[in-house]
Parts: sequence; structure tokens; C-alpha cells
Amino acid sequence: MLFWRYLNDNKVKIKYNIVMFEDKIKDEIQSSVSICFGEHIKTADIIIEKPSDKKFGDFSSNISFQLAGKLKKSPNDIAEKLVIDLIKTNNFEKVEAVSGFINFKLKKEKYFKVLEDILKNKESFAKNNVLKNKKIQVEFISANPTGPLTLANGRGGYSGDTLSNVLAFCGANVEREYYVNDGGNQVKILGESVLVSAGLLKKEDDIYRGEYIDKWVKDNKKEIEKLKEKPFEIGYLCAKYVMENYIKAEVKSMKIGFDNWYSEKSLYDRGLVEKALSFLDNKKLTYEKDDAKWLKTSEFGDDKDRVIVKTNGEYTYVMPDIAYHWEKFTDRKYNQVIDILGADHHGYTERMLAGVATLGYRDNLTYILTQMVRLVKNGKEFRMSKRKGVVVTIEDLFELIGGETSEASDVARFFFLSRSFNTHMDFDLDLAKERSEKNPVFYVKYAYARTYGILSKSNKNNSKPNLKLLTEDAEIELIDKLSELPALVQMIATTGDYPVHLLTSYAIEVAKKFHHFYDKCRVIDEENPELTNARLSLVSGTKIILGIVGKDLIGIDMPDKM
RNA sequence: GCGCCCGUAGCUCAGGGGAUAGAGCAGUAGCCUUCUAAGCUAUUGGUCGUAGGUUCGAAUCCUACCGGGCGCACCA
Repeated sequence: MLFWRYLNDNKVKIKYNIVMFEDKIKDEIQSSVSICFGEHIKTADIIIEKPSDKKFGDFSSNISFQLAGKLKKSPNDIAEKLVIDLIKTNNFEKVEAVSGFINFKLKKEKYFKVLEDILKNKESFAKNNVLKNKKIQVEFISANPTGPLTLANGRGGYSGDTLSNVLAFCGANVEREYYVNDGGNQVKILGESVLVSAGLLKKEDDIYRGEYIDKWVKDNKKEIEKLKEKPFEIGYLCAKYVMENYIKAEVKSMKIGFDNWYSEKSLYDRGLVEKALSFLDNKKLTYEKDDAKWLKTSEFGDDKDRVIVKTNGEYTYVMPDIAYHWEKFTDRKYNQVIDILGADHHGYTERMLAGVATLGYRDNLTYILTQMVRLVKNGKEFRMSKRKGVVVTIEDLFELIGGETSEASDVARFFFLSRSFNTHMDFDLDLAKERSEKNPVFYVKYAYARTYGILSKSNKNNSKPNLKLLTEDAEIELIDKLSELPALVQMIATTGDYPVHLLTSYAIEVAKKFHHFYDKCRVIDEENPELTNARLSLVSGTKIILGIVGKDLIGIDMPDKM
């Protein structure tokens, strides 16, 4: 009930939802309690929920349980007494007491207003302004430029992209950023790996291997020979190649658009690392010990202080990363930065949060950790052959899913997004490969294609639809489901852990309600143009909502035909 | 040893104080001279890891334990 608890707890008004009746219900309950029992209860203490089972009505209240102890009466007696008073208002078709709960059923015409709003406002139906004037950066993927993107990057990548979409829907000024680690030790290691591949260096451990390195070596023999004493420079060149030919291409095939590709090396080139360091020095947050320089992160929640300048004078990774975040807040002035990382970095996040706390921006930085992913095929973990390198790359994944890249990416996106970040995920290749109703992605896409099919088949009728004709359960339930989107979007953007996975569940639910409606209610009926017109409105509304959730938020293509 | 995450149907996962615990896949039985059957309907299947505690009420919160994953560098 996270969703409904949010609606009860939120301090911000939900822009539009059928739940706008919530406040009215609370007032009515308050007044009835006062009339029936002479007790005053604050509306803030009244909880309205939306029961999962429709037969319990549209809303329910557990107020009787809260009052039972105080009044020394059974919840059901209290509920029954309250119902008699509550039913006097005319908002509800039915108010009843069921095993202590009070259940409310809305009059049907309350739903028509929602559908009118969807048709009138289209995309903006789901938008709101709660993050207006907020400059938010979502940093994600940020994989080292030492090799192609992997499965884990896929999860983080799609999550970051979709979260950005949601934040933008709430009025935020969102920037997507990829931090290119082209300045650290891993670049030198990449350079050494190149030399190993070229036969100019003997080294067994701590090197990268893969076809992409061998290929680059083959095309750049001369250059490598010339720079063989400077592994960092070789690594830098190779990293550039990897960025351009692998990572950027993969990001593009994932249909993710970054606003910034931010270079780590540029931090050094612009002297920002020194600047950040002297800032910390001046604040007396550093000290010398054992010939190294330490940052007092333990004063900010870390379990011990961290070295930022090594004995040999080099920076540890902590220093440029702190400089990077410092720059985000002081120069670029983001109100909020959300970093998405794989769970194997969780030790790192604690350290960085402490590090950023020394700068005074602890509350402006949020880390999202996505748990591990493994591929499963025929019930067993799938592994790549040694020849291509042990890790599964994004390209491998798309190939395994099959079909066109764009479609494979949509499948991958939907699959990754349908699990909460905390779930250790098994990616079911057999289901992903399935191009049928079994695969939830196609289930949702098919619903959209159906709306298009019906609309294109119908004759345009410009007379104002009479929505009151939509009285079937299947119709009302569909509208009800459509009405939830605005609150869902807002909840995802403003709840601490950003549960974007709820979008895919929602898309499936809408598709399900729509398919059900399709089965129960014939839309185009020449004998009954008025009803046809009303139902076409509902189909249009569904198409709008599925379009928003699929295209604008989740970020998959929604085809007109399948 | 310490820290983070997970343990829910045969499988993959939602739900994270409320009413008989949900979905998809797998299984079973039906539905196409009618807007796309890539669909719909019905149905089988669960001691919510274990044991305590808090509560009118616990899958949900607390504690301990048992399983599994991942982290605990002057690597990044």
C-alpha cells in the first residue's frame, strides 16, 4: 500500500486524481464521528485507502479500528453507526460497514470527469509541478571507458533514463550525465593491456582482455610502438576509441540520450581537483599522517578516514570524485544529484556520502544501488564463452534476445524496469525471446496497437460524446485505472527510493483492463452511434495513457500495428 | 568478523501494518462467420526462510538465528 500511503501522507496536493475525493471523505468522517460519538478526530489521522478488491468499493477507512480502544466498542458497531450518518451525503452510491471497515462506492459520474480531463490535457494529464525550478542531475552508467557496456550497465542505464523521464514530468529541469573515467589508474591499466596484446609487455594480472582491444591494436600498430613507454597515453587513446565505437553506440542503441559526457581528465586539466583539495584544506578537514594526506570522513559517518593523497603523491580515486561532486554543486548548482550505481559499489557510496558531507552537500546527493543481474536460460545461469570475454555485454544481450536491436532494447528495458532496484535479478532469456502474449512487453504494446486499430477503423464523429453511457464495470474499472497515473508519477518522483518499477506494473494493469474491456464491450456499433462515440472516447483515453507510460516514461516504442 | 541487499505459488517477481496474500510464465478446461485470438474467461497451486516480540490486526515493524548475493585498500 505504498502508493496509497503516499497519498495519505503527502504534503503536496496531488494535481489530479479521483482521490481528490479523499479530503471530502475525511471531512465527512470527521463530522460523523463528532455527531455519533462526540469525539474530535484530526483529519490528518484519518486514513483513506483504496481497497485492492473492487467489491470493497472505491475507498475504505479503518477509522473504526482506531476508535475501538477509546470508545470501548467493537469496530463493527462503530462502523455501522457511522455509516448511517455518512450515507446522508450524496457523493456516494453506497457506503457500508464490512467487518469493521467502512467502504465507499463512488457514483459513476464521478469517473467521467477523469476521462474528459485525459482527452483534453493529453500528456499534461500526467504532469505536475512539484519539482518546478529544481535542477536535478541523474548520473548513471558511467562505466569505465575500458570496455563495452555490460548487463549490469543495462539495468542502471534504463533505470536512470526512465527516472529522468519521471522527474521531468514533475517539472524538474533534468540533466542526464555520463561521467567518463578517463583520468585514473584504469586508463594506465588499459594502456598496459594494449601493450600486452601487442606483445610489447608481459603482464598476467590486472589487465583487460577482449576482442575490442585486439582490434584496436591491429589498427594502431605504429602509434602504439611510438608510445610504448607511456602506457597512460596509449590508454587514453584507446579509451577514446572505446567510448566512441562501443559505449556511445551502445547507449544509442539503448535509446538513451545523455545531455553531458563529463570527462574526469577535464577536472585535472581545469585544476578543479587542486581547487577542491585546497577548499578541504582550508576547512581543516584534511591532515597528514604516514606521509599521506587523509580526509576526515569519519566525522561524517564513514567508519574511518580516507587517504586522498598517496605517499607517492598521486591522488586516490576519492579526490577526483569529490572534486567532481563539488563542481556539480558549486559551479553547476544542481539542487539535487542522483547517482545510480551497481550494488558492488556500496562500500564506495558510504565513503562518498561522507566525502560529500565534508563539502556540505550531504542532503543533495542520493545514491541508488541496483542489485546484481544474472542471465538465466533453460533454468540455468547463462555464461558467455571464454573466447569473447567472460562478461555479457549489452550487444551480447540484444543478440541473445534476438530480433531488431530496437525491439530487443525495448524488451531489455521493460524487463530491467519491472524489478525494484533492491531485487537480485534473474533475467529470463527464454521469456525475453518470446514474441507473444507470454512476454509482458508485447502484451502492453499489443494493447496500444489495438487502440490504434479501433480508432482507425471508426468513422470520425465530431458530436460531443455522452460519457454517461459508459456504465459497464469493465468501462468504469478501466477509467479508474487510467486515473491513477498522475499520482503514480508524482509518487515515484518524490518517494526517496524512486520506485520506477511500478511503471511497468501499471502499464500491464492498464493493458489488462483494456483487453478485458475490449472483450466485454464492442466499441464500433453502427446501430448505436451514441454508445460507439462514448466508447471511442474511452479508447482514445487509453491510447493516451498507454502512450505516456510506454513512450514518454518507460521509453519504449508503442507501435500502431503489430 | 563487520556492513548492505535478498529469502513470498513449480519458475521469475510485485505487495513492505489492515479484509479470503497478487501478477506473468508453466499446468488444467473453455471461447474466433463480429473492432488484430500477440486476446479473453474459468481453474489448480502458498506453514510469505525459522523462532520470538510489538499490535485490535504482521508477509509487512523490532530482535535473534538459518540460507544466498555483494562489499569491507595509500585499486578505481
